Amino acid sequence: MAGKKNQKPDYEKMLRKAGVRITRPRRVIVDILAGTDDHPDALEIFRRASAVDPGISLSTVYRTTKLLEGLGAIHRHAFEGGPSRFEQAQGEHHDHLIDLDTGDVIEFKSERIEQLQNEIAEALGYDIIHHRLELYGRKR
Amino acid sequence: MAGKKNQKPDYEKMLRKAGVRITRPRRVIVDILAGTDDHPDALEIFRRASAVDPGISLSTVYRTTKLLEGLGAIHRHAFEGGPSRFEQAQGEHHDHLIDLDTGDVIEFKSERIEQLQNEIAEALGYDIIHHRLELYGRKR
DNA sequence: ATGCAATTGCAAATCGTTTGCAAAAAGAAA
DNA sequence: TTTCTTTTTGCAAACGATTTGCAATTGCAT
Ligand SMILES: [Mn+2]
Ligand SMILES: [Mn+2]
Ligand SMILES: [Zn+2]
Ligand SMILES: [Zn+2]
Repeated sequence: MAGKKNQKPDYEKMLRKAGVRITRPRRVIVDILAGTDDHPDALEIFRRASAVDPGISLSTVYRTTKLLEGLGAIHRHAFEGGPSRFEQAQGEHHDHLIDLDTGDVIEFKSERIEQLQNEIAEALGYDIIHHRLELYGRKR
Repeated sequence: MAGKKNQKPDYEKMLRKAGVRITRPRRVIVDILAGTDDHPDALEIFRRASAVDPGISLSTVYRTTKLLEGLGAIHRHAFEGGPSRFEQAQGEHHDHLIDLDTGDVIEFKSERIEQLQNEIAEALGYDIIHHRLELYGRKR
């Protein structure tokens, strides 16, 4: 899952299509997101962006992640405790297991669970718009 | 599920066992939690508590919910968007479907999903400490 | 009733995030 | 290119939810 993201998404094209300007800060931030398979939070993106261009502000990181999220280009995860973390919206859907000791995020996917979720919602008369499945655990 | 909570928990006994003092604010807050099957947030608990004793402060609501959570007497849910919401830790484990239009919280339980979660964690070499499964949807 | 530690209410602080605003940059048009 | 208009930026201040310091109050064991 991580490590085999389909192909690096063309965020610039997405931005262009969205009719927003392609600025230097956006290019930097977007490149960072497109080039990683982990789940950095805003501050971490800010650090990485600062290494490329020290002028970029944390505000712009927040504004850009929000913009990309709105475009469906990235996903936001509010894992318990910490700040929001982001990842590209490429690849197939998956859920996460968070290592309570290290904070590591491990991705997994269960077609069976996805299916059961749909059956449950169906039985309750609902359509699922999105969901959240997070396992919090420690190494055995 | 909601509406058929096993039996009203004796929070006073829990508090006593925890070695903390049974104060008027605590009694009021604890009674509110013990007497409802919904998922109120701190502000809502504060409103309900204020109706009983106008002197109770929001700080005390926060402190008491945190205390009860620490004792395992109540559960905290950080549904997306809003503030934390609480419910008694009685009854069997269940997960939630949140109505995106009304904010209503619907409880459900799937032994199959719980089982699959364990198998996934097992396969990854982890023990699940707790998890979060939330379906966000709208009426069909 | 007394004494002291635990708890409270209040106000101020905190954390992650958002926002107003004036200055800077994008990019369409000339 | 230069000009023009609009969007975007950085900064600082505001924000909402929650936590905290502190002095006053309370619970409760003696
Ligand atoms: Mn992921
Ligand atoms: Mn519930
Ligand atoms: Zn899923
Ligand atoms: Zn569950």
